[in-house]
Amino acid sequence: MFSKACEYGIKAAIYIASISNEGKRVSLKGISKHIDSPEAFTAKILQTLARENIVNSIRGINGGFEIDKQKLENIQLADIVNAIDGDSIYKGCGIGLKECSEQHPCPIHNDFKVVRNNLRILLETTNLKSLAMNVNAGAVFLKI
Amino acid sequence: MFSKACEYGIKAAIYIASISNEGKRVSLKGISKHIDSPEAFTAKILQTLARENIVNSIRGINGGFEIDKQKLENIQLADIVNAIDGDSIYKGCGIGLKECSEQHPCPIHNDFKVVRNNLRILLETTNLKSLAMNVNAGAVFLKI
DNA sequence: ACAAAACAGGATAAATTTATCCGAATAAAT
DNA sequence: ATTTATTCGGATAAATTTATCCTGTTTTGT
Repeated sequence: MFSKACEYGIKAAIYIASISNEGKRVSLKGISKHIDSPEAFTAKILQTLARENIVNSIRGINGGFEIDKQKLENIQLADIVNAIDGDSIYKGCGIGLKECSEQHPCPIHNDFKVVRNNLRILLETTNLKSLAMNVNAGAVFLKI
Repeated sequence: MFSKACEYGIKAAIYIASISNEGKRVSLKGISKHIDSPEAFTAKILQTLARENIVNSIRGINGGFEIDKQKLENIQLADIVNAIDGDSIYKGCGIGLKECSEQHPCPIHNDFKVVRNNLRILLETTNLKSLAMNVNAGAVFLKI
């Protein structure tokens, strides 16, 4: 479904959001430990998210990553997926046709568009704040 | 979503089904030309599908691939996806947790399970016969 | 028998994704 | 100022996926 990079990216973003929600920030080391991901690889992904202005990165001692608290509600999962994997998962053809539309549908176009649309709506309407709050509440988990 | 191998596999199976539906069989060359896929790579995928008894492969002159006409209705997309990519796409956790359940949910578990289930149902209830018939009727397309 | 057409399968190569390493830049603490 | 903790980013390596090649085997037609 999502690439490994995207899975790490989603988990990292949610974790950063949950920490930012508490007014703190967290280092790369803290993130990769908490979400159980390879540190250097996670660093690359966070760089991407930073470049896309989804997370803020702060260098130096007591540095780390954080997300503006006011932005939390306005960052959707789709923003993260888009930054890392692009939008083909929830917009492209299920079997990889370049042109797949009502006028020129692939064999699974009609059934698949429903699934794709559910996924699109899920990604576009789920914001980091709600996810972070569930993590803060201990209702959901980021590893194992 | 699906691997390239799986996309080719689905397209190939549907095409073989559409030819089998007309009482004929088709060669690897014919398949890869028709679905626009690399020949040798497609051969590997068809070997997998043959090993899984989804398609029959016939060697020698006039050989090729075919699917028993009576089986067409009983082969679901899920069988093909399973043979090539496994079932993690429509059964696994969205962000790759090994344990993701009602008792130990990942942050997107609840929303995601709906999407995953839609996909599962789509794959498990769509059979090759109906797809092949749409191809035969010229209503849907396998390339471009 | 022989030639031709076709799949099987092992070896290999290319491309992409995943992962690691390291020196440089940055910023705070001492 | 110096040390320390931290991210940045380029280089490289490992693993996986995608793709190709080639030899062998099977089957049919002549």
